Amino acid sequence: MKRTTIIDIARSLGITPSTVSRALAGNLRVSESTRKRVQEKALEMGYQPNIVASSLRRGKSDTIGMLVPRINRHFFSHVISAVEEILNPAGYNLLICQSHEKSELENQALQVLLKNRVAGIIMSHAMETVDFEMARKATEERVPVVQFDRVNKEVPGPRIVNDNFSGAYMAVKHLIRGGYSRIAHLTGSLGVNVYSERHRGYRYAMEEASLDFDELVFEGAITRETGYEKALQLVKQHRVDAFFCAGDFASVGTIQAIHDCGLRVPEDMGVVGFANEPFAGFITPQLTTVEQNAYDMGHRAANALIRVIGGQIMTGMDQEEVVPVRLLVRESSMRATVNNK
Amino acid sequence: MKRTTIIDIARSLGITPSTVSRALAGNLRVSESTRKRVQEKALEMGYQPNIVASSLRRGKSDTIGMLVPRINRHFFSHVISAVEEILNPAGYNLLICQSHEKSELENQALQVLLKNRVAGIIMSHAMETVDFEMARKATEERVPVVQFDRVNKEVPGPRIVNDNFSGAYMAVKHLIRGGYSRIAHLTGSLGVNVYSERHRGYRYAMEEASLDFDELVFEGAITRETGYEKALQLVKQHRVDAFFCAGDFASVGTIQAIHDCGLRVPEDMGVVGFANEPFAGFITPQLTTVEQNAYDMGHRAANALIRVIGGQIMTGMDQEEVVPVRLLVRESSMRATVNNK
DNA sequence: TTGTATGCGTTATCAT
DNA sequence: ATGATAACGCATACAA
Repeated sequence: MKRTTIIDIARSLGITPSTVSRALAGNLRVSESTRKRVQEKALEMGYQPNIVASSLRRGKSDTIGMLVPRINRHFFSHVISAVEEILNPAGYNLLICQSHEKSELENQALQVLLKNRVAGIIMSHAMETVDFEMARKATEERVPVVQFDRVNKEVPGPRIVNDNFSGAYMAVKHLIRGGYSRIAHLTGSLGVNVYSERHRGYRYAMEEASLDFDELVFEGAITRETGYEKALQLVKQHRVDAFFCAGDFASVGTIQAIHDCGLRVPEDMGVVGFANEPFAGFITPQLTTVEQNAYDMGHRAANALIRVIGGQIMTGMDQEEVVPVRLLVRESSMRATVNNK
Repeated sequence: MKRTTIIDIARSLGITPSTVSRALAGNLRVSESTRKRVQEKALEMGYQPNIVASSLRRGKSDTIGMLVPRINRHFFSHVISAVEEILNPAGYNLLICQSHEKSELENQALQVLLKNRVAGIIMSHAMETVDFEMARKATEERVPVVQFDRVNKEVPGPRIVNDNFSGAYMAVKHLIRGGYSRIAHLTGSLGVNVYSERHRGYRYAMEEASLDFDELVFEGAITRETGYEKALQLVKQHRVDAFFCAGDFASVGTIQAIHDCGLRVPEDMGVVGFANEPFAGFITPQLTTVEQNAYDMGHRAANALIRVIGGQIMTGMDQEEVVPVRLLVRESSMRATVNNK
């Protein structure tokens, strides 16, 4: 048995599909009475409008493409949730894809979204990505793209980023105030904006305090494992007395390495992370870290997209929105004897 | 400038759209040479097939609807990720909706998926939901529905559930072996299958050990806050010496309540949770809990849906797949003096 | 206020 | 191997 269409409704009411279409759309140029008859009939027949046909005809879609490295990462799943909070009430739905941090999959996903004729795209790039052609191409095909968190200026359109610079600056300054001075920075690829910005914040704070950091920055130490390895090495060499890790996972590895060397956190060594992963407040010692507001970011990204779709933003306009972050001071950086004001 | 269509390609090649369509579809009844010419031209013109038109014409869609209570819950985001792992390679994409644990939103989301003519639906019900008409209606409209985790038998089609009964049984038995006997059970609504099953496992273990539990089961104590409240009350009344909580969040609240009463976990009171939330291994004491395999569940759900779409399962067939769970024994239930074999 | 006619981009059927 | 034609379900310009 086929699904009921406006044609079925029209027939059973002795009117034409056009009238049914108008009635259902709430068009004013249809009499009150027929509108009611149509609505009742539609309900009675269990009519569900065919959005696919409607989209094709209208030449526009109600679905927004969302592309993230991984759905199941705390930060991203919260951004997605926040985006939905804005987009659903606005009549949009989300077609969600993952890149799994791979450029190739990112491009494939982008193609899928384009083929599905999404009304717009909200995305965060894979770590790996250095070629942003596909995303730019999307904008050239009139599909607005909003980037968040991991963004690139080569792609036109709004960018929503965390205040990575300030977060890192606050973190490192906090360590310095705590009396730490040989502060290592474990981070990911500096080709990625979030890490380069955090690195910039780190440098700024170190320079401001006239501290040396020439040999203390380490790319490729961003997972729990790589963080552990690098930290173990540094602690053994007695080269550092604190760590500013560009992510919380590396911080966990770092703390473990410090403990494995028989030293204490924060008494002997301070550790500050970035992201405030769910476990950050639970581990021992509780991790001082920079909190990112995923909800705020998601809301802003969604609203930015709605503005672009609504034509309220020049397409070529290069707009970057910075979401404030907070330093959450916990145990891993607080020496009891030091006054952290 | 409009997007290029097969008509554009046809024109620029001096052939008809039909041939282009066939060539692009890899149809064998088109000459090798024209196929190549078409493919090259398509690439050159930056052609992206219009899936919307294609879906309308073919009468079928490549998108699967996914409906979960909350995207940003660890368990669900991992199930989603696992579903994608199976569905993407099979040529499907995910349209994702959240119910936010509200029946009304669940029904709205279901409507949205139906209107979008998804090829199938994978869903887990909101806690609140007691009326499953809408989901059943979907199946009646020939949209196959696969339920996972929070399922209901009124909805035809495959159901993938965790082995909640066994998990609960193992958890409680483990507490009993550890020497605990007055074991309270904090849980959610017993109208939800996951909680009723865990309750059944709890009862079975208690009865087996001839332990009394008449006044020890408490619905509506499933969040950190409600768990804390109920546990505080019970501990103060000296009525229990252990807790089996139907969720990890309640366990955290429970542990906090026990500590606030000046007692120790596990020395004075044992606590076992359910779900193995990411923080479970990080908190102090580390939480003994039942691990759910979200990936396994997602894979099974996706495969089940593919089978139904492929017609490999009778529509009316009532099939339930049970995913095994594991008890992760950690500190919160291990009295040093007791041998837990 | 309602009907008529047309097209969105694609694919399937039939013919050549 | 290719072309001509129609149809998927809906929305709109135009006519009445």
